[in-house]
Amino acid sequence: MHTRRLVKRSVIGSRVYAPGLTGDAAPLSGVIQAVKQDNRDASTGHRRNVYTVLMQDGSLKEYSEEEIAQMTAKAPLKSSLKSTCNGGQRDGPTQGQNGGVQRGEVPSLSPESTEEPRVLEHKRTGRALEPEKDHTRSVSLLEQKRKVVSSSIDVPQARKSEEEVDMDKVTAAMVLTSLSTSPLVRSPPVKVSEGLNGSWKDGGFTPSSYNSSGYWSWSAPSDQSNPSTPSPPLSADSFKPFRMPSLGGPPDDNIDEHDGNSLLFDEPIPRKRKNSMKVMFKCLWKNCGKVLSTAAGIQRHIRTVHLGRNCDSECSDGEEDFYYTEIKLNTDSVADGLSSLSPVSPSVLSPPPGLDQRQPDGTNGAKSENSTTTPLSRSAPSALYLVHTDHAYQASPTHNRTQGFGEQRSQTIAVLSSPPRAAGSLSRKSRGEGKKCRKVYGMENRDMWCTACRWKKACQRFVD
DNA sequence: ATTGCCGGGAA
DNA sequence: TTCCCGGCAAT
Repeated sequence: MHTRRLVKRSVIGSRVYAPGLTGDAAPLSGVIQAVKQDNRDASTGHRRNVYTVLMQDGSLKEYSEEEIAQMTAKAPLKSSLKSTCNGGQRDGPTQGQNGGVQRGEVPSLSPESTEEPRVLEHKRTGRALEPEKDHTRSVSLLEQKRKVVSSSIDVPQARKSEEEVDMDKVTAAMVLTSLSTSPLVRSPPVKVSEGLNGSWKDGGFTPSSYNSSGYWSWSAPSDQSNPSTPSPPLSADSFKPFRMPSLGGPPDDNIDEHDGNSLLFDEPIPRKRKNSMKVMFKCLWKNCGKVLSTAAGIQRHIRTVHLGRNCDSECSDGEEDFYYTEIKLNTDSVADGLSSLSPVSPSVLSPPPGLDQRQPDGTNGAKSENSTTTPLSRSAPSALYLVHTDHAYQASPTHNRTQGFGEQRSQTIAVLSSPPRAAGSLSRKSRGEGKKCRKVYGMENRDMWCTACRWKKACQRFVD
């Protein structure tokens, strides 16, 4: 059963070649758009699949499983992947080493039209050296990734048909996700993952972080190995150390849970976008926040990932529409990076003034919030830990002020790099220089103070 | 002397 | 958790 399902998913989006389809000898290629199941042999439990293929010429045709198999088998190099898929699926548990893997992934990637595969292709091509077949490449990449994963996780490959399946799901999900986010956020990541440390997680992970935007460059001792990217990924250097504590062990940490994305980070992200204004589509599903560049993509994402439908948009009832929203970003590295990190309203995505301006001088932790009057321009505490500190403090419940973006941002940062405040200044923060509630409102208006001030705590309203 | 706010503690 | 405040440290 599982196998069946997998098959379905895996095949969709695959390209097949149909030599004689149209009657002439010229091979026609098409992309599998959908798979239907025919329960004719219900008695035997055997089902036959009917594949809907979008032909090169734009026509739609249906082929039986056998036909598809043949098509793929005969197909030239390009289709090698597909054939693998098909072959693999049938083998069931015994399938070859990676048959399973591929199957799961390919399909999920390009369930719909050719458009999607294309994206993928692009991305990969960006970094890939050899001009192989797109699909093939993507598959192999995935495959590689998978290997890495399993190796780091120590998963016995041979036995686990069952596990394999799960793996596929996961991978598929990863791919999906990565697909969605990568364009925006992760240009840098790619390299990191590959070159620096073998750990895909690390690499991928980093990028997603706000750091990648390059705003922290000042702090990183960095040898950021990412010359090509405009925004240097903080990656390895600055990033790693911080996370370590939490990891305590192998690189294959438990990824950041706040978002499944982390999983996919290893995905190669090709290049960075330059357009300044971009419309994106964000998944509103709880805890998802995936952002895709195309409506179709987001719909597919929702359909497959959240609604659990593997079918094409055809069978969609439009429900997906309720789960995503369109957002406009004026892209710049910052916005990009952030968008993926946290689900924030696009309107806030503009470059955060405060962050990059902070300088290591002071000491008090200021939280960068955009409280209306905050004089961020002034020099302030060094970004990283300070932010973190503050944020931590803010964690305390009361807070009506909107701190959407800034807050999330700082949070992210905190996660990424959380040098114990102790490290820096042992004792208390140095006195803040900005105005404080007391100063601004005076004792008479104590009730106008921010709660922190009222409690004789670090002011939350006028942060330095 | 003032001011900011940490560290504690009471409610 | 919320609210206070003693008391230290920076101004």
